[in-house]
Amino acid sequence: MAKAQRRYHHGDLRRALMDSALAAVAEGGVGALSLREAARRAGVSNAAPYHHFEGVHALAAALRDEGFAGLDEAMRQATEGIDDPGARMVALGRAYVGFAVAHPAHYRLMFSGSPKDAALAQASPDALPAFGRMLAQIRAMQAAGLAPGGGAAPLALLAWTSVHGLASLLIDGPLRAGLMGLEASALDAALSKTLVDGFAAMARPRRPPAREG
Amino acid sequence: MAKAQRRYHHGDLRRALMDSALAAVAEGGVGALSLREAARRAGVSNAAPYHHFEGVHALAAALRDEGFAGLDEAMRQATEGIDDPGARMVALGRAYVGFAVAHPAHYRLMFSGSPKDAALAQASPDALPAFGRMLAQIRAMQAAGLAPGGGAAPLALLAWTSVHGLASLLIDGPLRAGLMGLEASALDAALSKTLVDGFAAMARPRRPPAREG
DNA sequence: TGTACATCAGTGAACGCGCGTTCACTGATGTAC
DNA sequence: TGTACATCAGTGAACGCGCGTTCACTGATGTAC
Repeated sequence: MAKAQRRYHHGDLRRALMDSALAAVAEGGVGALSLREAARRAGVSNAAPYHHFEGVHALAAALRDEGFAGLDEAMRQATEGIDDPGARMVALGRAYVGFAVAHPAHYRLMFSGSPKDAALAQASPDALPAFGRMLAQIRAMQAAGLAPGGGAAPLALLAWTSVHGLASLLIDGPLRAGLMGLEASALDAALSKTLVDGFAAMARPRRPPAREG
Repeated sequence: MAKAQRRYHHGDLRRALMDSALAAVAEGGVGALSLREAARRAGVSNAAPYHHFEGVHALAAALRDEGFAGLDEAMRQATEGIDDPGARMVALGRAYVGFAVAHPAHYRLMFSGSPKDAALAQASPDALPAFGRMLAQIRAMQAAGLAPGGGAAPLALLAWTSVHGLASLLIDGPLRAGLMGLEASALDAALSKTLVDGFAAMARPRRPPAREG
């Protein structure tokens, strides 16, 4: 009757191992990913995980897959019900950074390809859905006159690298403590707005720059 | 007389160990950093490195310091002799990405802070010179009417996160193989140009967006 | 409803590995005189 | 110029650790009849 009564069979050890591994990665970085540590945190023996994952690489792959799916879903949800193309773009960017900050372990694993790891090279195209959403949104902005015409790819690349860069710097880099006193949510709002303003400005017809004096 | 004659004393083992470590990180990612591996590649015994580094953390710190200094120097050189503020900004961005792609091991180490590693948290502010250069450049563009007035920080943040994001994606992420057939140098040129165009456009006086139909 | 049995999901011990680090040591170098 | 000696920069062996993985095993579960 006790709620967390320890049974011989765990119930959902696979899920528990994934959560344990994420906790380890959140605390210690990608290098802290290990089957033994996950088993330890889940309260099972060293060998137990092998009934759920072929090995440590399979665990990493499962977490990456989950991360990519979660990011895509977060971006989908964030734009739901928003019509204005500029507002949609801002929502997309904020959802991207928001996901990374809320799920740093997933995010680290998604983009932590050691060059040796061939499995990751294969998984990499999975990152493209996020880019694809941004590309589509750029096209929508172009159609609405909110982004300059021509190739959408450079603009989408700018958007993607911006949010990815901010996410990385917030999770692992010097922005962990904030920049000049700004919090993460203020930073991604400022960045997304600057992006959208920039695109909109580029879409307007050319005028000579305003000079003073 | 043979050029690479093996002597008992190495000559510059400290430098050799750093180069060996960088090669290991370039091949195997940050996780491949180890004193034993560096010693092995340099052709010395396990214990030899301890005459040059207090431990593996000291080696990592030395490489990070070298990386931050190299990045700063690359950005300084890239803008030397360029007067046009927009061109300077493009040069700054390209130098940043160019350094990262040319020195992926350094770059990885510079931004690979495992949360546990207190030493890195201290080193993090060292990243700020790059941001500082961009901030100063934004101000120069504002003075020249090539960027919108107001706070320079959001624009500099956009520039920094963009180039950092592109660098990360090129080194470890899905852009390793290029995006849509574009090479790294084409990508950073496109990104830097888009950034500068965007800033310039934002600096122009507002006009209603051009609509067709 | 009861029972034999197959299957599943754990255990615990063991293996070999690479790592960081320490130790007593020794060969090479350079300096005082 | 030669020699005694201090110091420096290596060696090789050893330690304990955590890791991935395998193995024979056993307790728990569920199903056929």
